[in-house]
Amino acid sequence: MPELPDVEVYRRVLDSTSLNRRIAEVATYSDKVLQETPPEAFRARLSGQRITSSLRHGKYLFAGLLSGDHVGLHFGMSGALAFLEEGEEDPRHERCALLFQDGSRLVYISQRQLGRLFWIEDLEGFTRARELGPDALDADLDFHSFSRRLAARRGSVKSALMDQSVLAGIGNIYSDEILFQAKVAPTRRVRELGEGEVAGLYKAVREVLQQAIEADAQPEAMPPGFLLRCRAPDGACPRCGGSLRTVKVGGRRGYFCPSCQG
DNA sequence: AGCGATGTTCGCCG
DNA sequence: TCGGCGAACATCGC
Repeated sequence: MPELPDVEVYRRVLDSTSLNRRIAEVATYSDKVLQETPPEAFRARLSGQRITSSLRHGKYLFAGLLSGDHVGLHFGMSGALAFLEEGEEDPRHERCALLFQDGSRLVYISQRQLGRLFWIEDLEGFTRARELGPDALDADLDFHSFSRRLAARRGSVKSALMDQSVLAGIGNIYSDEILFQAKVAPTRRVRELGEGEVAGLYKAVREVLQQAIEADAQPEAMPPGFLLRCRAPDGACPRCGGSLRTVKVGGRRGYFCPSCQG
């Protein structure tokens, strides 16, 4: 379930389990998720290394190594990261594993193989090449720069929120949530939003993502007023109880409440 | 059996 | 040039 909050949870998993440990060996089970680096090279560069830092930018997780290089993890639509102790069973769709000396391992899972692992020597060049905008929770992203970045887009506000070059980290689920909390319909054009609405969106971006992280990105643990807990074809609005509607925006299905979101 | 799914990229079209 | 759209990727579950 990898949008910004999910990836932040994975970052914390990596941080609390794998930091400063020596990678004894690397197992790769899918050339597909490694398509940019030959598997032998990937294994060789990582073996014997130590993870010294973790960093998240939007939906990307980066593990900093002692050498100064980074491993980049992107989870696609169905990826996950898990730390397993020795003897714990391999999960399904395990595509790569960092094996530590005590038999524990950090496992990269990607069911549909839409996720990717990257070997990165120039982190800044990597994010530049992908045209990633600032992280949606970047402390330096003030309201002024948020509205300026948003205003550069002409299409629907949902597409703009999901555009990783505008802000990095928001996908289909959380763009719906942000729009719901800000009471803005997904199909509204960015150009026609009032200043108060843009301010509401800015606030909602912060609050929604922050609260989702606090809930460990688990829908059941999120506030009862969250739309994503009701995100189903027959779902009811958590605020007014009315029926939710869906609409196709930017090729994705968005859920919204037609009476709460003007 | 068919369709859609938390993402990204590409080609086509207006 | 921009944006919208559909397809493709691979797999699972409804």
